[in-house]
Amino acid sequence: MSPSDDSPDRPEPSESAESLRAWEALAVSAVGHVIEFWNFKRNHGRIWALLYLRDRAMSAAELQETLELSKGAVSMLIRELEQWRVIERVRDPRDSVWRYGARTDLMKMITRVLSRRENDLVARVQTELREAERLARASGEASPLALERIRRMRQLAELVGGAITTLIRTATLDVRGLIGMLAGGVARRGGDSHDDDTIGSEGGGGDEDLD
Amino acid sequence: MSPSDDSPDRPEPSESAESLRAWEALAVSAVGHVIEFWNFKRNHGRIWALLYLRDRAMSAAELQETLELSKGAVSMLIRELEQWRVIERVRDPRDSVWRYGARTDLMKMITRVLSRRENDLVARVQTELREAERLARASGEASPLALERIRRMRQLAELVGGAITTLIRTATLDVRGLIGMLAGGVARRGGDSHDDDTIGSEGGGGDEDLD
DNA sequence: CTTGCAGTTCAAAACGTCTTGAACCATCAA
DNA sequence: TTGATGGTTCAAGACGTTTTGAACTGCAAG
Repeated sequence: MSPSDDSPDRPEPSESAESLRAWEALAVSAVGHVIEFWNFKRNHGRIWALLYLRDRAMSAAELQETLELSKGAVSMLIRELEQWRVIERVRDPRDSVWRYGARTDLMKMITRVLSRRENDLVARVQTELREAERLARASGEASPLALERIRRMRQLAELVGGAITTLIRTATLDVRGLIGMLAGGVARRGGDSHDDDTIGSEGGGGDEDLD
Repeated sequence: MSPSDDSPDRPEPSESAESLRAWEALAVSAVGHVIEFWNFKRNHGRIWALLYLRDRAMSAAELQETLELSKGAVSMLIRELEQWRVIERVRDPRDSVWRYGARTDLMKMITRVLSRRENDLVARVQTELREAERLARASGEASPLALERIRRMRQLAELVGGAITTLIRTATLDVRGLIGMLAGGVARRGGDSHDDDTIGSEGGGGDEDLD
């Protein structure tokens, strides 16, 4: 270690991690915005984007330094991303630290995470509305129209709350072309499945607790 | 007015507004949750839901009392909802206050509001990413793969940020049946346009500043 | 056993957003 | 003009969420 070793925790600025270049910062921040839009943390997006851009696995300490996050934040963000299977943990046999790499099967990631969230919402709202309907009937106070409208709100909830699910069900084919492109080489028709870029059929894997 | 007229602002509890029944509270709150999920304010949803349920126009003061909101909040929430054309202002000739009614052309509302927001996001992110790409080229620091990946992030942004737009484009037909039901009487084929329940074609109207 | 390092936890602080309420403005009628 | 009423504004405060950082755990090497 070089000069004054005062501050605790903060990794030495001269660590292995390359610092964030201007263009990287921009791209990383842009993805942060997209992710934030979907009610995840901006830094979830930033981490994934950096790993994706650099195309190599990085350690928690590197991420911390490069993205200027605290140790605690990195720990938690990484755990979540990993749970959602948006990044994956790898260990180089000769080195003893875990590193994390960006997964590229984006569509799977996104649908997995978002539709889980949507399902929670829709289920909850359906319950509330069913109860509302029950009470309304029981009390006899509700007009027939009001009852009808409660029922319609259920449909609204399903439609709006289930947007992603709907999208997936109906639009998968339309975006199939786009998707493949996120992973492998130049967009090309035909087979050629070099990387892990799949979309359909919700791979059989276990169903951890997201969110 | 009647007894002690001490508290400022707060409408008399004995105002014209009927208080919120338990079943109404439930339904209203459920819609609040759905709306909140989409990053609008819970109370946007509550107001719309109440107007929709009661099927009549209510004044700001009634809304304030029924939903237990402050004067200021109601003013602002109403203005936004009106801008988004989710509720509409009406004035009974004999009475001098404005009242607000829920619009029922759900699909139009949703697409109008959400796709506007999405467009903003996508535009912004595209700009950031294009700039990132430009810088990356200019600096010569970026690997070809990195450049390629920035370009792919653009596609990702369009896909993920434009979810609603995509959904509308691809799924409109699928939900068309559902939608009609939200507005008028029992779902019925054929003409009979009693209420304003349309879906397609983004009515020609002006383009105010949403959001 | 001790030391050093990677990683986790969690209470407190920072932060952003939403709501409040008092002051203010506009309109109308007397 | 005055008073009453409905509506708007905005600084301050409440609230919920994210981040921080210091203490802690676990592991491996010496």
